[in-house]
Amino acid sequence: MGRVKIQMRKIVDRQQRNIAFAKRKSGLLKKAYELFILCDVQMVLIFFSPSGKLFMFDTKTRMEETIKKYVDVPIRPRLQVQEEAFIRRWIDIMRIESQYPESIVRPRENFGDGILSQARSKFNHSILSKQEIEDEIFKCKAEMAKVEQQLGYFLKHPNQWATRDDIEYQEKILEETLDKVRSRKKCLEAQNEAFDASNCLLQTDVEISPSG
Amino acid sequence: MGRVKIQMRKIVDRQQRNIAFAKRKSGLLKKAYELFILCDVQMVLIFFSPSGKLFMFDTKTRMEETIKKYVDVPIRPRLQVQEEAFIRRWIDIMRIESQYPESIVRPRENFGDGILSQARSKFNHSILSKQEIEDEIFKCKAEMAKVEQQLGYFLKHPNQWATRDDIEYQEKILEETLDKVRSRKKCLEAQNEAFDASNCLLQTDVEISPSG
DNA sequence: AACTATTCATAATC
DNA sequence: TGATTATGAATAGTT
Repeated sequence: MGRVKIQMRKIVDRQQRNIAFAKRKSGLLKKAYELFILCDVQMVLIFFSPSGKLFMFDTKTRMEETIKKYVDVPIRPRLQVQEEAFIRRWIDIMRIESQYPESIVRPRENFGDGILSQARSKFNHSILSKQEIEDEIFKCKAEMAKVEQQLGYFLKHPNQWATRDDIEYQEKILEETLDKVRSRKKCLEAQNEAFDASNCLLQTDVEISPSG
Repeated sequence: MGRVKIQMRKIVDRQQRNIAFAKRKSGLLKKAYELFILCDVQMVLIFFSPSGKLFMFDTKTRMEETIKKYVDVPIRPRLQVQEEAFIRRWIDIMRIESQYPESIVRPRENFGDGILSQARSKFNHSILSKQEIEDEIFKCKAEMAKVEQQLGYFLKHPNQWATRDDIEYQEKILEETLDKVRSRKKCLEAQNEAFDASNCLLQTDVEISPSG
């Protein structure tokens, strides 16, 4: 929506990127606001500028309400919810990380931009099959499940534990979590002893952010 | 952006609202995606359709990372971060809830739509002063602080406790929390005994949702 | 920070 | 429900 069509990739020039951010930031917030007003949509939007400044929009006074509602959605349905945007993101990350030339990813059509509007061929030109993408999503999201299960309990009554039932439930969960932590600790200690001299790093921290 | 310009208020006809949601949902996700790609922006976006279906977009595999980053922003700076969108929202809620006729809220200009582009008179036509709005924001957000303090620890290492230091820290936090829970339990039990016969409910659950 | 030529999003319609 | 079209909106490049 400007003088020319721009390619959907990170703007390399830092100043240009800041300008684009400033413009699009307002646009995104406005769109969020309009969806909230027009369709009475509950929403939370959090993002950070390239320089790390926080921006947000939420339709509840306490965004925890919305987060909690998200957490309460059963895992299974949630996995199917990622929508085109998630698929797009994944495809782009794959493209960036694999450093495939664009021509391979979109052999003929304007794939990257058209995926939403041209719903007919959503995955035809991707280097990943739909199944592969969904598997990857599942893998990532399944990993989330355990966390969220725990998180949910803490989000449920953020300020107070009101009733005795709640307290006892909370107590139970905490004890279980503590057990898990202690098991994990033991496991790590055992590993540590075994591999102590071999200088073997077991940490796997996959960072998918394309940022420098 | 269509055949005609629409008023920025809730679409009353349910079917029309669903149609608008379906269209704008994709638009919002696309805009979020584009900001992510073009400007390398870390983001989480969660919203629910009028029928309660979940939609989301996040740029990290685990959205907790972004939530945690948000939580880590000190309260004070965060209060100034709400941006135009928050003010807009507040003004609209005020207008809707107070049932002021639109002419009072925007006596001459196209205020509701112009607040972003016409930055010069951001608050001149509001029924709330800037100070009042900021006070209200502060009140709401201050309430969040305690919660977030607790939440932060659990969000910090959601999926795994990778190192021994992490584990021990986690263990310590959990033990402390468990202590708190048990204290609270004792307190509740004591109260329970004291007020057992008086049938006195202590729970207060304030719901502020403006939705029908 | 404002402008304007374009592309993009979407309300109405089919 | 999904595709098309006419129009309003967002924004890339310019000043």
